[in-house]
Amino acid sequence: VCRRSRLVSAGQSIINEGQVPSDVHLVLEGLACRYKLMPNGERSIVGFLIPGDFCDLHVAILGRMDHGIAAIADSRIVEIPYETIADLTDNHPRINRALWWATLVDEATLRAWLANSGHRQANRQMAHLFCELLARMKAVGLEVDGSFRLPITQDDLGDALGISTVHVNRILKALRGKGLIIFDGKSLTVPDMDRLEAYAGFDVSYLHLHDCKKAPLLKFAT
Amino acid sequence: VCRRSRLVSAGQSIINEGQVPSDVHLVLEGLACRYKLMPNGERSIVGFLIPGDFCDLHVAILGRMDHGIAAIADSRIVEIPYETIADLTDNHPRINRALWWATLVDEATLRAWLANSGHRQANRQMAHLFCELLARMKAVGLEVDGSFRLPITQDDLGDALGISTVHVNRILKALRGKGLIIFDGKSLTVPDMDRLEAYAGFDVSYLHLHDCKKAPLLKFAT
DNA sequence: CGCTGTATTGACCTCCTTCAAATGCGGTGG
DNA sequence: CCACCGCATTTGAAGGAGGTCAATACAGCG
Repeated sequence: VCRRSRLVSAGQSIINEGQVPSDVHLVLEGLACRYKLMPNGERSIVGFLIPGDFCDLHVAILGRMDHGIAAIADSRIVEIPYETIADLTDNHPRINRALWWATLVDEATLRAWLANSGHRQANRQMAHLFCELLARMKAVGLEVDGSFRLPITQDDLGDALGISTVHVNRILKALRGKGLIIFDGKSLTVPDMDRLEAYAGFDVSYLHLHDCKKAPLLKFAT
Repeated sequence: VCRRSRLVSAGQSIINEGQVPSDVHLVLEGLACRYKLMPNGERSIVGFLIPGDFCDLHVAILGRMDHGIAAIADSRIVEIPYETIADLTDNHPRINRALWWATLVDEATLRAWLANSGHRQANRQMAHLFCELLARMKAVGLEVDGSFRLPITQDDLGDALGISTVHVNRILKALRGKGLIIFDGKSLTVPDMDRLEAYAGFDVSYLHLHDCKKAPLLKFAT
């Protein structure tokens, strides 16, 4: 099924705001982000895409992308013709359900980010983001001993949390100082997940991993 | 179709976090909010529900609510058995599409809120929220001459924007002072929508009103 | 070896919070 | 009708989280 795969290098755009894609895009390797450009030119990252995540699954219903998607790290993207998706959703109820499950989890994640963004200090937000990424990476088997690849700049983290690069730096320093994380811009290690979760006030349940429908999807795509 | 309608007075809960509703809830009159309770006990409002909005349309796929829903003003809620919804989505492709359209617009709205929350000052956020509510109220015919009912406390606004009540008050004072809004806690009037939109940096497109599928839904429910 | 992009650190300033007190207002009972 | 109560609004003053500006260090790379 993996008919066309495209390599996108870090920083490159995958889908632009306003576009009307005819293919559905799926991240196979690497790391990407959803973002919106603000009137003042800033970039607001509203979600991260890791291997197994769809970029624009149901854009056909809304017609046009209301946000863009770009690669954070070098990534491999699969392009699946929309007809293929339509055929799957029409004729395979299980898969249809799995795809909508993924969309609804995206929505739940947005709610968690929003609650975080408004009501918590930046250091807790950062910790919360790391907890989420670790949980998701683990769910797709890309985590080993509390550690996973995370080639991301402090600039990107700032755009995701809505804080300045300078402050990102200070927070990372503090989290490192507390021994909560080990991070060098390439990969992230969490020595003690329980401690980080407690610090972040993290509650996995919004990721709905207990009934995760993604594993079969990844197998299916490869 | 409007078999069971329930009156919920301001402040009362409609659905609790963790619940597994067997009925789908639709707001017919009034105003409600989605919220998450933070570890520290604060309430984070992650969305407003106006007449025509569904509370828990596709909760069946995720299984349990990862957030709660409460009435902000006295509201009338319709409870539709899940089987009815399932029947509609299975046998009426148009309606199925409309329901998913509503879900995807919710998601787009969350992205807009998130981008707002992190990357803009509170006064612009507040203006942006008012722009959105006005646009949505207009879309369901509840707006007259730039004015609509908005019986909401400054506390609620604070929980939605993630700022203190004190600061909400100061911002409202400033917006009133600039002549951008007229607001008395009961209803909101926007004398000059263009000016407010410019101030807020508001771009309606994320609401996808051009292909709004909601009007027929409201008729259908009544 | 110089260039460019990222990380790090300091000093100062702004937005927003917290604490505290005052004002207004709808409802209720006398 | 008025006194009283609870709740939301309003306003002041002081403190903290994070932003902005700016300088320095550092690493990859042609």
